[in-house]
Amino acid sequence: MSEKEMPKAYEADQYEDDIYAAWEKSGFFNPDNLPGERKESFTIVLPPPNVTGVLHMGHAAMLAIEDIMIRFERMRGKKALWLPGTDHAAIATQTKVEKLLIKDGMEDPRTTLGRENFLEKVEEFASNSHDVIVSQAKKMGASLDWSREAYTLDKDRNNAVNAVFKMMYDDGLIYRGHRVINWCPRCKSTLADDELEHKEGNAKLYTFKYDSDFPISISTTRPETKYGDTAVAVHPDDDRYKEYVGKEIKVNFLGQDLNIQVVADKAVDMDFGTGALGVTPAHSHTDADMARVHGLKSVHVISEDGLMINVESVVGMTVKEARKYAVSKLSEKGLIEHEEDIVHNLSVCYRCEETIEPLPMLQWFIDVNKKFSFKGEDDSIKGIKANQEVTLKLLMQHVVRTDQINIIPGQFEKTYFHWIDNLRDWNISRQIWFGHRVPVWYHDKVSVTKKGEENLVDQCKEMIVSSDEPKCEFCDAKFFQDPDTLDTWFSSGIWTFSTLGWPNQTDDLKTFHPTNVLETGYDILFPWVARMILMTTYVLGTVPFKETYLHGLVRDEKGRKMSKSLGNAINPLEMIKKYGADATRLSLVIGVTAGNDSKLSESKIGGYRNFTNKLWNISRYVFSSVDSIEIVESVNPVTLSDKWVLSRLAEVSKKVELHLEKHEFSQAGEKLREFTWAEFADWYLEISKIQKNENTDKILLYTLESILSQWHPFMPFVTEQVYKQFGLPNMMLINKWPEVNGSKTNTEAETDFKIIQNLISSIRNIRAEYNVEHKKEVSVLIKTSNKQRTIIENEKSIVMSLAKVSNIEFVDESPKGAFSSTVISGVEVYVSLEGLIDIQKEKNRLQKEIDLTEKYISGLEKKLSNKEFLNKAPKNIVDKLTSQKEDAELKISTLKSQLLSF
RNA sequence: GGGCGCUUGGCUCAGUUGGUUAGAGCGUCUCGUUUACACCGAGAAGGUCGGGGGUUCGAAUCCCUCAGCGCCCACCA
Repeated sequence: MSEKEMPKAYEADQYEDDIYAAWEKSGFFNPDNLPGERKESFTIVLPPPNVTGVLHMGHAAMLAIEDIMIRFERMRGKKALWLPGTDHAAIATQTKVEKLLIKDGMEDPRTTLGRENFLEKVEEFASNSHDVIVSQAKKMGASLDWSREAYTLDKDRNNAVNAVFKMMYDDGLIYRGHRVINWCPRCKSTLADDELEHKEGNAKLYTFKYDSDFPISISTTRPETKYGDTAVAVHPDDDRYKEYVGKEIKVNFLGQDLNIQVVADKAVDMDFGTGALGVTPAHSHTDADMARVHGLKSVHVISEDGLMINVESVVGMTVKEARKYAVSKLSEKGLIEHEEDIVHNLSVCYRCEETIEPLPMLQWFIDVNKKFSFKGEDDSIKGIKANQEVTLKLLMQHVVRTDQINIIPGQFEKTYFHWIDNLRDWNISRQIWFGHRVPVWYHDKVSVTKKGEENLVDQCKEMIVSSDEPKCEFCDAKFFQDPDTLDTWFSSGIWTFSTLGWPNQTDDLKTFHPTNVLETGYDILFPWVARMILMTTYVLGTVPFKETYLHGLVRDEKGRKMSKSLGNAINPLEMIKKYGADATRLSLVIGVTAGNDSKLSESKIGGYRNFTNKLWNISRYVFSSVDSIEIVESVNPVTLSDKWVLSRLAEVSKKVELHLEKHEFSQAGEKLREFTWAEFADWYLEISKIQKNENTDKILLYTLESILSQWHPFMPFVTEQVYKQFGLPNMMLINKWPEVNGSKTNTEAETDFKIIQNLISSIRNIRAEYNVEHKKEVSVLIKTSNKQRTIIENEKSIVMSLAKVSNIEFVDESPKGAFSSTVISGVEVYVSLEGLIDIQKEKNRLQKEIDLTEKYISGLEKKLSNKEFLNKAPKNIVDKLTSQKEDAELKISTLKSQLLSF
């Protein structure tokens, strides 16, 4: 396409798909194919999107940010790998499919279909969802290495999961135990502590006695659980109950015999209710903790179906029915002393919002406090020696505290430590079907002895940890596998290395691990980031990544969460179609800072579409104005504006690179936009129309190529499309990141050019204020020093053209008459306005300027007359203020004499 | 209950280690179709940086306090 074929407006959707296809075909998303010697690697693993549905703006933001980092480093000559994948998201996906099947009329999908058929349905859904996600990521322009794509539930990842499970089991870190866990009665599964959400709800707080002969009244919102009480706890300092502490009291609670121990525990709040708490070890985490401390028995009264068990009078009732029943019986007996409406926090399932029921169950756990010997080498984590005794908690804290993992923004480190301090053993088994099956096999009791006639059955192993079905060496009985699956975060926790081939010691693992940056939302710092740190420091004895960059949530323009139910979600695909992927990316990156939520509106995206078009048109102009389109390697500035634009370019490029290195994408983008639009386009391009020499073409091409390259990570499509105009075989994708040419920095040129800019602006200002017709040229008189006179004389043609001036005359005396005047940078400017001048207006204008300057001077005087300031402030500050004051004084005397001339 | 954060022109936000007269985009107003761009250009208006106090020669920036908002964690039953 020649420049003549570049249409007036950039229509993104005409180019984007072709460009992406060309990138893919080039193979350069795969770091193995990148040209040149690349010693340093740069790796990001994509936080795998859940295969529960389509991508939303949050994913789009993630893809934009990570693609910027990857493209930047790829252009800087690194072996850049961005590894894609998807997450099976066990509970989330299973729940979603179940709901869909129920919606289609299947009452109980799991029972109807059975494990295998049900899983087939889930896999089908997951696979469709996966395809949609991949195509959306491509629409965003994500330069992911699809040849290395992984899935948290594929064969390779399953091997890795089983291997990690076995390692941890052998180290005693994974254990099976009866614990009170979080049970979701709808999902029919346990949940980890951080998979709960807390919702405020109304409840009735009942105060009553178990029976009239029981000495202590207790308060509860759940009377139905009291059938399982084995103790009453009071605060040790509570005088009211001191006499009962240590006693065991038999009581009949609505027909159920209870053995109640009275215990003292500091966890009890003396001021809440009666200050006495009925302890139900089986159905409350707090109570279970207390039971452990005081050695209390646990009585199980609620089943996994949410039905009452083990209590004759209420057996088979739902929890709610039992509560109603117990309350009515209590009030019949006149035992209720008080009823109160309270607001309390309910734990609900994060996936289906069902109220969580704490239940005792036999489950698998990871012990976060158990000691084991460190698996890495000396200092593979700094400060830890090979085989040193450590705990998972210790490693998790150590790597962040010692900055071997840097969390951005820093304030999240505090939250991270706080979370780890309160971390309990991690329940990793789930009673759902979709996921990695727990790799544990149990012995079927029926057996026929082997090894001749000897009876060796008692030597059979009860349980074997293995990924494949084991065979017993002593009998013919079969093993059956644990029906449970693993928490989805178990497999995502090993994501940085399972994707690189572990447990095999692959080249990829050596080259790309530890990864460089883990970029994700702050909302999964705990469930995911923390667990990756746990898993990787344990398994490999290294960190999984060196930095964690946390982005915020993308909200709607009113700051609300985007959601289907609110109908306020902006669809990324629609926006890409309408405004282009580049504009969509910019809207998610500029004006956004790490860790903070951002507000997005369609008009914001529209605004960045305008910018894409601006860049397109800048290029279009450059290509149409130069004699031949070519890459320019080096430039020699001739004119003042040449020197200025190259100096600015060098300055801005330096800042852009620095910001990108620090992951300050917004800052980098803003600096670049400022230069592109307000300096290169508004000034240099305009000047190039009037002042052209043999160098101008070169400088235009050089600057354009530089800013296109710097924009490429942000706006890959439009920059790639424009780059085609250079007619080169290579792509912008692997173009070299522009080197900052410090020798082009020229402060003098910048200062001098500023005078020209100010001069032009001030003349334009006067013209606008007096409504001088656009086509009408004005004449200008200038009184100034010789040095500045030379500068202006040299750039006379620019001033005349850009400010619509017919002639510039230099004078030694301030003229009188029909002039509007002003003073900038020591230059007195008089614009001839014969017939238009309004003396009063002019006087007001000058007076206003004088007032402003006087105020400014008095502020400076106050500082400069302060001895403390002169003594303590650094000399350069004092000097600066002094010279500023001198300038301002000069200005004010000029303004005053201009005022007097009327 | 504990912890973290936010409050800067009408709106969305920048503001690095305290040091020019606090910046940008959008919006608003005035003017303008000059062959890169009306998805544009020129010009302008608009903020005592939430309130109060302190530290300092100097505070949007550091400290205290109050107010409003938001988030996270938690076993007040």
